[in-house]
Amino acid sequence: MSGKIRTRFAPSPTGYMHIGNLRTALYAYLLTKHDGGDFILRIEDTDQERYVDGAVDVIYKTMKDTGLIHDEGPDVGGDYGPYIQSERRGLYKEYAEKLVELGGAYYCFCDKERLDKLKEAQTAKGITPKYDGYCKGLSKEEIQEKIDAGIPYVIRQKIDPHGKTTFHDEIFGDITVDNAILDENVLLKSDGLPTYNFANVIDDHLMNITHVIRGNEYLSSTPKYNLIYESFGWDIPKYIHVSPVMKDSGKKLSKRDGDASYEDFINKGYLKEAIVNYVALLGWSPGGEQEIFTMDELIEHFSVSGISKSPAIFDEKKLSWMNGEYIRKMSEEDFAKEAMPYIKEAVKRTDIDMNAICALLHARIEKFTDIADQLTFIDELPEYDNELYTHKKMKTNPENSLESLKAILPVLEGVEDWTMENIHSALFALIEKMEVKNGIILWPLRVAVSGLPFTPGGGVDLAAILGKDETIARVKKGIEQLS
RNA sequence: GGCCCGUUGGUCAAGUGGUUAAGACACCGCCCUUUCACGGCGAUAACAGGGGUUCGACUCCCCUACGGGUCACCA
Repeated sequence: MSGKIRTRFAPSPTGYMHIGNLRTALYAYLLTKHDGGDFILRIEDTDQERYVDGAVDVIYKTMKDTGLIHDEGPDVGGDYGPYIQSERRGLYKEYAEKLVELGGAYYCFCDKERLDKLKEAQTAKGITPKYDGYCKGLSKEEIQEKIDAGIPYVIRQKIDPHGKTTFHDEIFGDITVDNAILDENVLLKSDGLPTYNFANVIDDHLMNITHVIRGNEYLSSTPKYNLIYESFGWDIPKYIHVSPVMKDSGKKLSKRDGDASYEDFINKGYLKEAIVNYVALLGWSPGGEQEIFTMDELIEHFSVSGISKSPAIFDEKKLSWMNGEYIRKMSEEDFAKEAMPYIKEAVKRTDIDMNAICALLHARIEKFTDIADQLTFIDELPEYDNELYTHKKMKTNPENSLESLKAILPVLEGVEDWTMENIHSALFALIEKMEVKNGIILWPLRVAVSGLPFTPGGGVDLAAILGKDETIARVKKGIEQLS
């Protein structure tokens, strides 16, 4: 065995990529790439009832999108294929039979009815439901007879109820459980496909996986998996169980609320880099004070020791902030490229300098979907109340604003070449001449031109963007409204 | 309910027996400013509770509370 780390991401194709799943994939990727190892994608589709059309493509797309590039997988091949469990069907059966021979499993012919009754009876007695070993004592002949008779069967794990099993988890440490509480779960279903309980062991071993990174929900069944490894005499991989991502204390991120999947956040306007960056830090700490990381930096800093044990609550506010950081870091060109479609969607007028709007927006949005709300005043001046002209700090009110606007109007009309610089100097000349504070002139202009309490940019910016005619029309409207 | 796991400010979190218990987001205040935003500065805010162990506990042990996970022919 080479010392190379091999990790795998093994989602079942449900049609969307849960954010917690994405994080698990990311951690597996970071761990293995930190060490120059291989990252494997395996599709766990052994539940035919859950099959969703196109779901595998969602997985491929998301991983490609986020930069989690797998070295082996159904789409890229590799030496350990096939990488789709339904295509490995025969293999599981073979190993299940071998496990029976080794004494680690047995045939079971119990039907659903008996199982349900058993469970019911146990529950009624207040004991934890568990298979009672009814078929464990069947002789070889009896088994063969039933199989020949076509009675459906499963293969169950055989567990000696005596003793304890201890396993080691890289983040939780040693965990010991009583074998008596371990249920003898179905390994091979009557349809011939394995359950997760079996498939993960077989595949992880066959694919030479060295580190198993998965959700915390597998923590309590891990001892059972180890028993299987032991029956086969196989090496047990290192386990890394990560705690879930929560919406708030007590609630997991849910599909229902539309904030559980990677796609949901993309649709809300978040950048993929920001999502990856944020999710990386949700439940893992690099130790230092850096918070913005490229994928390469994440790879460089990643360590299992920084993964926390307790569940982490997803804070969209922080994601939003981080997204803003990414946006502000973009070059003007890149920003324009991304923002322009949104701007064009929000602004229908064609006589507007889109680039100027773009520049104004760059430091003012946290996600591109914020753009529309910022530009509502451009196409049409909204109705507004004259009280908007009152601003305590600017020392303005409707009365002096009227005077200001009256003074502003001829000045603006006199600006020949309508550029921001020219408007600016013309207005500041007026300010100087009138011997007033900037705000006395500029605040009323901003209100008249936008009709809003907050805008992306001040009066001069907005005037320049709106154009001479429109600006003057709006100033006149202001004068009229104030008179 | 049984079993397993966890618990540092509202949130993400650093911290591994001796610290003024970091930092970030959010919130609040101030500055900058042509509003807002950006940026800068600052403030408020935490070791779940109780017992031990120890010269000394956020750090180790026990109990309680709370939270999470699991108890399928789902993964």
